[in-house]
This record gives sequence, structure tokens and C-alpha cells, in this order.
Amino acid sequence: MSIQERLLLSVEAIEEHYNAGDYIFREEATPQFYYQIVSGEIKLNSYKEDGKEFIQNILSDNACFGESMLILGKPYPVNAVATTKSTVLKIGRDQFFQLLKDHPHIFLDMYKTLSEKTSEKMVLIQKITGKNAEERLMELMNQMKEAKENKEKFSFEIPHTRQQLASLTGLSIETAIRAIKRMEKNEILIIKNGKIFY
DNA sequence: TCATTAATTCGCC
DNA sequence: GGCGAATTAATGA
Repeated sequence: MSIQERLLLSVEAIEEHYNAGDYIFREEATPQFYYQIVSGEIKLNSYKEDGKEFIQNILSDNACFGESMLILGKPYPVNAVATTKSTVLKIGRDQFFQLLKDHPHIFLDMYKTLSEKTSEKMVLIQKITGKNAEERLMELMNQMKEAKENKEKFSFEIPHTRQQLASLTGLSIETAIRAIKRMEKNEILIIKNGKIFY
């Protein structure tokens, strides 16, 4: 879900451009804007005590991010980092609340997607903890595929690097790669010139 | 196309 | 299971 671009522009949305690796906001910062992706890919991450990256979520076109913290008015618990060249629209806090007030359907949509995201995360965390590498990756891929129409086996190309998959499941890269290879052997997925199909 | 950098894989502990 | 080195892929000049 997303707010229509024309609505965002009608309240003086600012268009911003980022390169891969650029921060859009940082952990601990106070939320000031509602952000929506026009194009590109954004990840929400944080770093564990050992310095290992944990990716909370990877978002692409039309997704919004950081909205729950904006509504709450609490500091961000994660960083937002562009992983590719990206274009983002943002509107200020006041404009955002005004939009919600003026357009109840936007409020409902927002509420619904927020609930979906929250529920997804809760389910994933519950399914991932205590499981071995292969099961974790399978749960993650199941969830990503749920959003797709085509449910056929091997029809879904995983749009992430192995590193990203590892950081999304709390595995190390090597463990993720080894697990992925075993999964290929067990015909849970196939690998076609490096790309994973599930 | 070549050079640089990032991602992946492999051998070893 | 993770480190460092070797290989390969992606990116940019």
C-alpha cells in the first residue's frame, strides 16, 4: 500500500535521491517525516553487539517506511539505508497527520498495512527462532512468496543476495550459503546461474 | 573495455 | 561455524 503520489505532492512532498549505501535516517533519530519509495530498494537494519548486521526488512517500490515510529513519536530503533540508487518522497509530520485526517481511507489503508507488517514480523520471528539454517531460510522464502500470485514450485526468483538472506535470518553468510546448497540438493529450491528460485 | 569494489565460495582450523 | 584467501560478479570510469 501507499499514498497516491499526487496526494503527497499536493502537500508539498519533497523528492529525494539516494545512492546505494546512503542513510535516509539513523537509529535513535527522532522521526520527522513520512517516507515512501518511488523507486529503488531500502533496507531497515540494526547492528548486533558483535557488530553483525541484522536486517529487519527490505522494501521496494511504493512501500512506506518508518511510519509507525512517526506516529508514535519515538526515536527510530533502526537505520534506513538505500541498497540501490533510490528515489523517495517524504512529507512532514504535520502534513502526514493532516492527510490522515482528511482522507479516512488512507488512514484505514495505513492501519491495515501496518498491521500486516507487524503480524508478518511476529510470525517470522516465532518461526525462525530455535530452527536450523535451512528451516529459517525456508520460512523466510515462504513469507516472501506469499505476496506473489504464482505459487508454482521454483517460480519465484529470490530478489536478494545471499548476504541479505543471511542478515534477514540472523545467519552468517557461510552458513546461509551452505544451507542453500543443501536445499538445492534436496530439491527445495533451484539455482540458475547464481540466482535462487523457490 | 579495464579497474575497482562487492559478493560468493573454498580451504582450513 | 567462522576466518582469511581465492574466485567471480557487479559497478563505474
